[in-house]
Amino acid sequence: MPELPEVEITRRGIEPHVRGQRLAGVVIRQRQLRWPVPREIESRFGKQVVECVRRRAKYLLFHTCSGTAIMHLGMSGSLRVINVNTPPQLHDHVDLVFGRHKILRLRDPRRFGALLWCERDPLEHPLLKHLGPEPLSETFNGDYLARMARGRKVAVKAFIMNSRIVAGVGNIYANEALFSAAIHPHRAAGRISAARYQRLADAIKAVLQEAIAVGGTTLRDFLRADGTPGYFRSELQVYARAGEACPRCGHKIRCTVQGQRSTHYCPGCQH
DNA sequence: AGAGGTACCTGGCAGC
DNA sequence: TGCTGCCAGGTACCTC
Repeated sequence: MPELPEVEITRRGIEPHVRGQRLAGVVIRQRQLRWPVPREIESRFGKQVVECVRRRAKYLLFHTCSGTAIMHLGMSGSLRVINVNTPPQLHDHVDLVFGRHKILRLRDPRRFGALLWCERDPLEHPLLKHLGPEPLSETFNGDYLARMARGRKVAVKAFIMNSRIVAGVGNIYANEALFSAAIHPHRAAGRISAARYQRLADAIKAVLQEAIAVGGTTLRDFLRADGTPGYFRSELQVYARAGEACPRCGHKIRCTVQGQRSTHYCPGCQH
């Protein structure tokens, strides 16, 4: 479910509720997520004060003075801030209990998410160590993309979805950014000019920023921490619009499958 | 090294 | 109504 904007929206939604708060415990109903939730989540993390919640790529980092809980929402994970008396529903796998009244509840039907404990610098954790730059940072730009793409034959869509190249660009926003930059998603990454990469980098930043500004994309079930949906769905230009007319040139939007992921583009104006 | 496929897991939906 | 098969927003890991 969540891409970078949805994870950032989640982070912003939960942080005011948990920053500076001491955990009164952690309840784990289902330990088998992508990897088993380690015991330290209860024995160590479950007693700490959460100093802040940061985001790196699509990972949420709950910083404490003795370590960091690393959370990933996978394809279907979501976090809600709720009252301690709210009964858990199916797929409500983990509760972070704060004080006497408040729970941060992780729901993840497909269990592709993760919750891990790290006592060293989390950015050096094997999962985070090799991530490319944050797309909204200054080190991510057209020059960087053009440099990394040199000689690569992989399709540009797979290239920008590679987390070692740039962190956190998922399927929806990859499709949208390529449309915005008028680049064909199947084009080989090494055969795109520096000028077009400048446009693509700008498009990735713009698409992500706009999505964050309106609360992310709610396709079927994404809700913010307060339970309200995001409104970027109505801004999508090509994703989930196969067969409709392209808003730029009027051609029919096409949907193909690329590396088992659906690719939406306009054959008229993306080249 | 780079590219491509597979695996993890469940729910929802289309089609029969 | 009920079954089957396919699809889904992610990404580590395997092989070629």
